[in-house]
Amino acid sequence: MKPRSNKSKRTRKRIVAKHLADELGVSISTISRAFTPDTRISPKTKAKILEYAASIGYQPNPYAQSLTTQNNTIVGIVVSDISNNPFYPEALARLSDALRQAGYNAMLFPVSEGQTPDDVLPQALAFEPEFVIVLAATVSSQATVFAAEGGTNLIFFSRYVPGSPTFSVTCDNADGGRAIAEHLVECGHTRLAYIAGTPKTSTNRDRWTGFSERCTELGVTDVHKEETGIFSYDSGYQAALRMFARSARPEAIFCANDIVALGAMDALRGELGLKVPDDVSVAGFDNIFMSGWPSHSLTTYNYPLEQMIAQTMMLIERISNDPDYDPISVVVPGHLVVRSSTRARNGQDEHPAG
Amino acid sequence: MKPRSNKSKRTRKRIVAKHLADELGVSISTISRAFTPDTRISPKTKAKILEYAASIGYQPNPYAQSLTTQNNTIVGIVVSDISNNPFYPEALARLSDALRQAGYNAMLFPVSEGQTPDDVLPQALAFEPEFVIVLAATVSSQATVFAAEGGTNLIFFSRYVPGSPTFSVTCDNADGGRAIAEHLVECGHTRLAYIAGTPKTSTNRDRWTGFSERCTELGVTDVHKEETGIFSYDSGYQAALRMFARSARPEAIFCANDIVALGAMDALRGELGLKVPDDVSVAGFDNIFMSGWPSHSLTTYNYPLEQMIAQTMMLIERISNDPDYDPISVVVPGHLVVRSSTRARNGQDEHPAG
DNA sequence: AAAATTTGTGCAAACGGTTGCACAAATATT
DNA sequence: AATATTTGTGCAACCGTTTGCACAAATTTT
Repeated sequence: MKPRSNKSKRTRKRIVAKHLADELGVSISTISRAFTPDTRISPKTKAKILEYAASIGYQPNPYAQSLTTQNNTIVGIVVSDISNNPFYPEALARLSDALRQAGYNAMLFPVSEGQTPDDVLPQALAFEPEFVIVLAATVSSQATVFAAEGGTNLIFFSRYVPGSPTFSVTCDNADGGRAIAEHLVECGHTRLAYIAGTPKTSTNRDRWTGFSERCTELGVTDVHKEETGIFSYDSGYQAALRMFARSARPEAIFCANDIVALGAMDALRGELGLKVPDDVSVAGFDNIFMSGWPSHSLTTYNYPLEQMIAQTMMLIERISNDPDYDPISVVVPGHLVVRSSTRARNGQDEHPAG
Repeated sequence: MKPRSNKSKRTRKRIVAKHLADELGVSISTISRAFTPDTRISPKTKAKILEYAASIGYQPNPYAQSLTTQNNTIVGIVVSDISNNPFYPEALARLSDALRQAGYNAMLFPVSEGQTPDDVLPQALAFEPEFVIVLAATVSSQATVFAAEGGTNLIFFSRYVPGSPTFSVTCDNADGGRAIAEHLVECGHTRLAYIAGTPKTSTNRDRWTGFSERCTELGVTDVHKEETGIFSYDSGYQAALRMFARSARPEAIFCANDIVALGAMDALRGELGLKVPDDVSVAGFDNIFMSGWPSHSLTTYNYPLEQMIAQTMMLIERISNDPDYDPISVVVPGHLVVRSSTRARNGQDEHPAG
């Protein structure tokens, strides 16, 4: 966090406000006012300054600005196991883009192997960002307090800290679980199974809860749960093998996410020689782009990334305008995407590529 | 780039050096010296200060540091069409992690729809970073000059600007093309084809060049090139269909990258009912994680991401120590990964999952 | 024991902006 | 035409550090 020893400068001579001031025969204050909204400055001089500034590529030094205004444009993004699920990088890319368009700058704080988000959070807080977005991770409640003391708002994206009054934007995982349950039951299946993702994540928990509750409501009681697993292809692959080594094989499987589902599917079709959906239906969650590929054509629940980004930006805007805006959890519903990995009940079959 | 209007602060009262100074009965200078290496300070007072600082969570204000030292820890990362290829997010995640471990902070500058890297580069330069890494994109030569004037080193990752003396770290795409060519010829194929990626990218160009050159060297002259395409699943899918609508069907296809190859493969197997590799061999480039899945088991050339990151960090270290270090292009070789999408010559068959 | 050196600390001037206050010029009000 | 108001600009203090310089105290050398 400490500035690097700066042996390296090839005559880095930065243009500063004083230069413009001298050149245009005005004071430094006036230069500053040309770049600050809501200040008294004549349109003429402002135009003159901005034009000249543009011509020589002057921009006010952001460090000095931060120092004087006690503000900055930085939004920290804490990311952990981002490479696991192709969905997170996408979220990161979109988020940072949306932030930039709103005038913020995204600074990345990856959680290294063997670290926890709590370890890197202080590094983010050192920049005193107005917001830190925690992507696909959670932090301790102490850490949330620490952030709050510094005036930084923590926003959890895609996960949340149960019971803690924090900002969060999540997909309606429970609704997704219910939708899948409904769909599988409608397909005529009665022996269902769930392949779990990473334990103790709110995503995994809520998807299972929604799924199992809806099953019960619909009178389906034969619901097996394959607990040990994480959100990965391999985990899905192995879980499917374990599951089908048992005597009571399920007719349909709901997997904690698409990656897991694709793994399970490949195990069933490859290693076990089963047909999907003829022998067994498989459904996932997220609707990652691979799920639309003809090779798998996975039925899934669409993760409403677009809207979640939008909601996050709205949240940021709102908090920014009203510091006393109370923590809320925004839950965004997605929608069922039926493809050909689940048995068609009425011949419905969606089959888009890539 | 301008600090946000700061209506939002819930009593953000930051701990500053003066507080420590008063509390410990020393001067602000002394506090500063406890955090700055190579300065005269007695071990006792230093320990006392650091201990107290840690207990109350004090960290020197990075903006003030940047201002006084004329240095900062920020490295800009310009990213464009990152979501297209799962390989880029991975690179981004690893890069930012490596940077953080080296004491830098990665600031993201995504190129929005309809923009060019040239448009966002100035925003990055405003922070006067010692380095800006341009990921999977190129910029105009004017822009490189502009960056150099400000003292910022541009490092191109995965692409490069031909003819321009800039820093770049790339995979040995030509070698990869040659390796694939060799492999396909060794498999006994004589009618080959190439499905191109995004035109005018150095990656696409170099892969094709290596491939076609090696084919010629090996005496194989029947090499068709399907030009129109980009780096996407759909593009590969369509290209394969076009290619097989012609009378002279190839025996083996080399695709510009794995995503394209997976698309092509799905078209061949799904829509055309062909068997891979029995009817046609398919090879890709990058070795993205999906390529290892049993469902596709794609022969490919491994993108040496790990080493490329390492090389990039070495470059950064070196430039940082020697400002006059001259621009170089680091080209990192990968290696062939033979799986079962290409006809086995001697029964070799690699088949790892996940 | 005096002189020379080393060591640790404090003072004050930067770094590059922003902004409250003062004030002259321009404009509006009587 | 005199007064009141508005508008635009400059001065100077401040944001939170770092660091050259000065200097007293501690240590080493003669």
